[in-house]
Amino acid sequence: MNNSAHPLLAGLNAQQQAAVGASDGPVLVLAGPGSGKTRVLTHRIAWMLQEQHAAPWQVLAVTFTNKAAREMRERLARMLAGDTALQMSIGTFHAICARLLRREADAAGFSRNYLIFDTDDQLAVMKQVVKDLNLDDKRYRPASLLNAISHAKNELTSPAAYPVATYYDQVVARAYARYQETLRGNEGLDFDDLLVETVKLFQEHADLCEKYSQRYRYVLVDEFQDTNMAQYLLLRLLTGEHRSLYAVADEDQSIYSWRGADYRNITRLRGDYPGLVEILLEENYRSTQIILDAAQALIAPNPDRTIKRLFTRKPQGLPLTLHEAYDEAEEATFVAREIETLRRAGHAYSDCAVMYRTNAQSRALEEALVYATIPYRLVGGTRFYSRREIKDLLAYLRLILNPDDDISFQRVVNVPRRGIGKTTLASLMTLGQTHGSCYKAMLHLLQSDAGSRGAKALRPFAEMLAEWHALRVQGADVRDLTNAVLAAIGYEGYLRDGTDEGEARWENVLALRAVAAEAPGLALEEFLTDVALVADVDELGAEVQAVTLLTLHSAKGLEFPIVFITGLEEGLLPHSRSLDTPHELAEERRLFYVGMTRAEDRLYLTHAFRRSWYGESSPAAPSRFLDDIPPAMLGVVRKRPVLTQPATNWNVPAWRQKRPEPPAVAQRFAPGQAVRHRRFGDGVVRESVIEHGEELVTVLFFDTGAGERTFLATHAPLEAVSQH
DNA sequence: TGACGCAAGTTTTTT
DNA sequence: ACTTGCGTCA
Repeated sequence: MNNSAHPLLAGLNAQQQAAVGASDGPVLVLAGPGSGKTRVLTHRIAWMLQEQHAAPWQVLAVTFTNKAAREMRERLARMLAGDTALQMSIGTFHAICARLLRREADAAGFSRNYLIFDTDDQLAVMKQVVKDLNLDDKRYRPASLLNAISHAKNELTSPAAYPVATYYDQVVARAYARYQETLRGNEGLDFDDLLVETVKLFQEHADLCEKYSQRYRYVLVDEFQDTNMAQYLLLRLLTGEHRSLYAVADEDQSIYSWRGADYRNITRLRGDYPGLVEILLEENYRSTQIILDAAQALIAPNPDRTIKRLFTRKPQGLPLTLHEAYDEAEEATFVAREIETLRRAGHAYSDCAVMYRTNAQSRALEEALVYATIPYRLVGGTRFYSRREIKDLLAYLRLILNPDDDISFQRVVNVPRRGIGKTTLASLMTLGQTHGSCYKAMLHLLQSDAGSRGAKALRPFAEMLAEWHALRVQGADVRDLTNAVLAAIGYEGYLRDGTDEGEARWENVLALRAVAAEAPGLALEEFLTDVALVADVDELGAEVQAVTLLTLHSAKGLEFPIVFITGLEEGLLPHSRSLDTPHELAEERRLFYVGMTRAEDRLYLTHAFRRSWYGESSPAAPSRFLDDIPPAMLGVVRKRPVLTQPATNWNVPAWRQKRPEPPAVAQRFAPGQAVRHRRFGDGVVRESVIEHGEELVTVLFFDTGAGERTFLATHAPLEAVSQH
């Protein structure tokens, strides 16, 4: 390949050029963080179009998020002429499957107007199932049943084939069967179904499989390490003939095994695609040398990885900053102050990102940022589309499309209040069993029992639905329908109740209406699909001058000049639920690795000495992962006294430890007092202070090896001894 | 039928 | 600390 020849290869290093121009057979690009792998993937697409004379509609590119898909499309639009970028299929597995199933709904055997049931909807269905099967929802928690079912689906296991080893499994199998029936009865598909049904469609209809595999001549996948079994099978079905699969992966960034992702798909790829060309991308363009070295030291202990020798041409950079805070509030204050300092030194707020393991941790950080009047934007959290007012409005729209959706029906039949109570609803549910759905039962009731109280209350609701349905048949688009619903139910007056919260809710509704208005002519079913598959509405506000707050999971694929990783404590990272098995622990380590490698110039690691769980504050030990970062790379800002012995079992969250919090204790020690420590022996108290509502004791031990140490009086094995 | 008060469970991570 | 679900009462 003549490297000066092609403008598409300009500005790429030798490894990247080789990756872009690799054979059109199966290719696996194993790429380190910050190696420009998404850029390589994008250039590869352009390369196939220009050098292999691929038609744009022959390209199928799978990204991990909708955001990544949008960015890739925008990039391609800049690189290519005209509307080429629009003709390509670029999206997540879920989005691509949803569209395909809509088109091939007849062959797949369900309604073209199927609805996508999100996590909340799934939970509602499962609660119904648990009730129907007379199960105890304490022993069989709907959420954990759903979890088991999701894993079964990812492995393409049907309810009938669900492996039953225990009684619990048997219940899961029954719930699974019933869940699928209920879902289909509501013309609903959950996220997993989108994948599973597409695979089934291709397996059962060889002609369709043939059709799509011929059409999608060039299949490219980003973040391949996070594909699950169903996704892998789908790729195999689509590339069975031509084998033009181009996968980009990094095993060290596999962080989604809990939802069925299996990085061993990389090994499967090697077995299933003879002639697979493997290319390593080892040059990092993102991070300073110190950050890269620290990240590599951190990830090194993990087994089963392809060793990559990452290097960068960026300068050495500053050491990482390790900060130990007293509690989460102080940790957050430290972060806020540091950001303010950085800003005064010339950085922008948008250069900074603050990461954490669990969404619950954002709260303390938000409070500190608000207090410091630092603007921030929260990624994830309570998703826009799962807010109550939005879900309610969407339920109305779903009912227009599909009145037999009982979940939506029950959600909004009495929102806003229209005098339909438990009794009426219960009779609708019972009638629904025989008539097929609550909606049909309602129609029946209005006919047969027209004078009853229930019928009187239901009639306006039924009339509204009929009216909207007629509008849709006449060709009304989403914008029209949304406006019609808002007007008919008097939503504004209902939501704007004078409180700030009410105002905020109404603003959310307006935001949704704006989304609908942006796409005139958009069909309802497409709008509802997009809404279910897209997490956030504020994608336009991405350029705002604000600090970004996000979980380590949602940090994947992003980069920031300055990164704070907070809550580096045992029980949090690694998370307490991940301590049981080595592979879960390895995934926690990868999660930390992903976070570290987001940083370009500065990386802060923080942990707290105490952390609150469920409003209960308990001591916290620094994360074991910190021990794997060579001290030479760390600049320590401040050290707090460290517990000599854990007072609690770190592996178990505080709320699970049936340990009543001892009442607040008065000061137990005074200077000059003789004490004995279980480990350090005899000593004398130098100082005892009450700080943050607890007693910190500083003891000088007679055994010179121990020297002077500070403990938390309530937790240290320290006793006063009588003097003789 | 709806409002209110109390008990219980909750926190991994997301398409 | 916070939400959610359930039971009692007007």
